Amino acid sequence: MSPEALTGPSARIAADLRSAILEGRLAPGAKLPPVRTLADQYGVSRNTAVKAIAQLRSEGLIVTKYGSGAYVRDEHPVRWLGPDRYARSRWATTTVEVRADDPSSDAAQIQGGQTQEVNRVDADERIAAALEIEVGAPVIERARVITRADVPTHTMTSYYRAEDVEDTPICDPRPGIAGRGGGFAILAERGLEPAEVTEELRARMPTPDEAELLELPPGEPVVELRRITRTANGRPIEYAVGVHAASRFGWRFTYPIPD
Amino acid sequence: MSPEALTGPSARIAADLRSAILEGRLAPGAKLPPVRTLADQYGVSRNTAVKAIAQLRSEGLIVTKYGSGAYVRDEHPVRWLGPDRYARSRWATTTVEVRADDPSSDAAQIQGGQTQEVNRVDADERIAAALEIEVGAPVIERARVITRADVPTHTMTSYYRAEDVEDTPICDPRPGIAGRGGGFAILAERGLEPAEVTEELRARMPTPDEAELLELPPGEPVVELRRITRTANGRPIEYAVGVHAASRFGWRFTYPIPD
DNA sequence: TAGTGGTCTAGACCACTTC
DNA sequence: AAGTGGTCTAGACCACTAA
Repeated sequence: MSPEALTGPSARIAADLRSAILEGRLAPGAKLPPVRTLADQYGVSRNTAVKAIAQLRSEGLIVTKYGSGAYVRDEHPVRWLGPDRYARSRWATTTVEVRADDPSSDAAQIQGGQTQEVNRVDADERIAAALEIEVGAPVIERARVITRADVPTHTMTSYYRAEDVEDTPICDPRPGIAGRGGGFAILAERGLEPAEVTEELRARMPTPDEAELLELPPGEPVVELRRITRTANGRPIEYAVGVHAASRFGWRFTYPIPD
Repeated sequence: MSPEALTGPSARIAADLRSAILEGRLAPGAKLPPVRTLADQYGVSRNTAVKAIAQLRSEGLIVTKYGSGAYVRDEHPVRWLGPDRYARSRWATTTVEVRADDPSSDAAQIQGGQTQEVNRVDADERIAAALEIEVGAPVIERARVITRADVPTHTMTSYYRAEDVEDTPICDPRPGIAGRGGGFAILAERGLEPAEVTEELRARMPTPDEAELLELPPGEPVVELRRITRTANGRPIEYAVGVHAASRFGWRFTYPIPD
């Protein structure tokens, strides 16, 4: 109804640049004017122009390259995630093999766009509740960072009851085991065939750690995914927590109207 | 592994306050020290302390009240959304009644925590694809802002084929019709019973308009939900787009592992 | 080496809240 | 009236990039 409340010159500069970007006058990848130029053009101090740029960056509209310039952010192709990514056909026939290409002693390795680290830990309250075990009971934690085209897209950390996966390739710190649902295949081999999945999604801003790990531009939210996998008789076999860069993923579900 | 890279005093101040909040030493609702105090304590200029506060605000950890102070943000109770919110039992028995409490001529009214506006518009590309009609075909747009305890939580805009809902209460701009799945009930009455839903979720930062409308604190992301509702034979009857404040909602889905 | 982003200082003024 | 957040200025220095 009322005209936009302009709280100051920096907001004005940000608004001008924002509409230029949203209307396509500044295309993705285009370089913005240097802050010194903006300051001159608008007759403000350099600090004020810097503030406008920082605002747009926090909105995720631009990225800044130190010493180079500010650029309109490129669009990421969105990957849509749905139930089919857990389909039996994707893991039932998976050949479980460990690629012993690098006999390094380090537990964290990189291969095929996936970092992996395996640890034996005690179940905290949340893990215990999900796996329906006692707090403090031993669990196997398998933490991964998934990369695509050299850019990290999401983390995924799985927890298993220790007795379920001990002496299986899941405990092998070398990656390659679970690249494509390998974890499910191994559980099925042990007589714990996955039959049902419950997923929870929450969006939030990343912690500084997550922002660094996932190389998130400032202003990019993340989606936290929590998943419990159960057998046909309802026994939980895996609890997993993932953090996804919001701009790179969408979720899609189709289901019948319940009664 | 390595110590946190401190890019400067403002980052240091922000980090100190951040851990105080996350570790609970500063409880939700607690007042932070004034920026002038922070500047003195850390021996920096006031501007630098202000910057630290602005950073925390953009992370959604604190809210600032002009002229009063900065406060640790209160937790919102999370409302979990799942397929059951569309259950037949919630709308099949709904009595469709228009509460004609205010014969105002304005199409946008407020009642029962819901603003509503109904318009007849031409289908754009996205609407047309979702409803499987021609671009430019007439559709009924029903835009709502849903409020809970006087604070707006999300928007929801539904699109229907004009011929499906013309001369039904859906086109009545007075709210109260669709408070609890009333839209589904009306469609069912016309022989278009909802049978299947497809939902798409994306998280992103809000536009300035959305931030204002939903009264979002800086740094709060939103979740955009797109929904297509179909009859048993796959005919789309409703396309809806909603924007949810991320801190107030979570999504939960349970489904069998597909083949 | 020149251009550019990032951060900081010291001081100023304004707007809003609280008392 | 005092306290507090928000914004701005003018100038400085540093770190990184690109030619």
